[in-house]
Amino acid sequence: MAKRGKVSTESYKGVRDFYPEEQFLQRYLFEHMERVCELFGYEEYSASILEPAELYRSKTSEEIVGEQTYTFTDRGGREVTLRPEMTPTVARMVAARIRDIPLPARWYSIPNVFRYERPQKGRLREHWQLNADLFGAEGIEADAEIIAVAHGIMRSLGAEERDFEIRVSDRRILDAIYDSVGIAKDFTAEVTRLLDRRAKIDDFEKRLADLISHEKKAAQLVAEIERTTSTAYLEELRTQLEHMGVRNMVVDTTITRGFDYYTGMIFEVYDTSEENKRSLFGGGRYDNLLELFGAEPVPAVGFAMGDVTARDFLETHNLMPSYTPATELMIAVVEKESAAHAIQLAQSLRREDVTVALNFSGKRIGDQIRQADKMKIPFIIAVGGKERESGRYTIKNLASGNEITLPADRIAEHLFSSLG
RNA sequence: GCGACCGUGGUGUAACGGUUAACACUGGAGCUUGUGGAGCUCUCGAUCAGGGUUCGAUUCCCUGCGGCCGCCCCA
Repeated sequence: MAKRGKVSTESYKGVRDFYPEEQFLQRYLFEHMERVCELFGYEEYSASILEPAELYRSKTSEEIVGEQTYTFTDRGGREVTLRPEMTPTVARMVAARIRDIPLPARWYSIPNVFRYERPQKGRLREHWQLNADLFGAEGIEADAEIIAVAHGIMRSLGAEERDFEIRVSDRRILDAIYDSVGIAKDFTAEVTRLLDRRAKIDDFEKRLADLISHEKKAAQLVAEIERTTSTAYLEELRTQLEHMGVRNMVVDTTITRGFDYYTGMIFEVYDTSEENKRSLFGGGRYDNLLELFGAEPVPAVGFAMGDVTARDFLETHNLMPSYTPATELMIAVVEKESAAHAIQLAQSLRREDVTVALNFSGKRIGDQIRQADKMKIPFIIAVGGKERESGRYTIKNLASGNEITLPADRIAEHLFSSLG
């Protein structure tokens, strides 16, 4: 390699490297998400991280595409964006084949998405998020199901119902209030966004009044929102969820969700712990989004759950799984002459579905054991002259120090029964 | 995009503007040629980058880069 200045070992700003222990956790999260989605009949889909920039221009403002996304021009002069979220992509995919897809369709994916923003805790430039969506069903059952999926994932990650809370509201409440108070359609999106940040803003009422330039209406609006504590729909939703074993839903009409495209039920999952009291993820119903692609209206409801906040949640609640490598067994080669025999043993165990790492480093057995232990490999077998002659192998359990000596054809069976 | 704080081996820390940048852990080698976690010995390894002030900068100043936090924005 040509000698140049040293290349930095740091990863790109705002993105992460996943070393084996971190990748283990990533896979743990993904496998639980996948499993629960599939238990509810959701099918996995995927798509490229590259999208035409136009996909996001049509839905949001020009500024957001330019400043908050990774957008560039390719060699053919096309404007390309690294997807900042998955919903437009999945809406595009469903719209493209709307005549062929049997509805209702249940789809999920765990894509990485990119945002060009200043990184801070819980917000990086790249993260992964589960997207689960249900297309072509508009009933309350669909709303309840999507919440039950979210709930099921939290439970499968080890969370108790008291550890989190599902706050639910309905965009139609806001729409009705805007209507009755008389907020012009041009302002509703901005008012909603302001309401979303309400808890964080000191001079909320003043800013609201400024925005709609009408003090009386602002006060009336706030009063209406505070007066509306629930609706028949939300109460029925709660009942349905309780029948499904979901008992930590609360109605909270102050939640709004930032996006404009929601049209009905919206929800946010909150961490209830003191240290990490915040919104973990959320979703809702968006019945009009597919019309963007000229498709007939398709009702849709879904949610997105990010890996960064999920990790924070597991840490806060002591739910982190301990690292276990995929490798079940290390075979230590005692001396050169035994290498061929060890390789054959490894191959025959692999045929029996045992994951085996062969250590042909030539180091002392003690060092090989220490290395296996450091790598958290649960078992080790040393192969040397004794084993070659006897055909019997001593399996050492690194955690307990226990040993058992068996012939080759009984090793796999022993490992599987010990590993459970 | 704006603001605060921070930046010393792989990790965690130390060094009034003044010797050869210290210590612990980790890594490597050995004491120990077939069985680990201990101990001892040896050893590799750092001042984020560039500029400025100064006889002298890890230390002070500026710019950039990075981290973290808040704002903006929000899946």
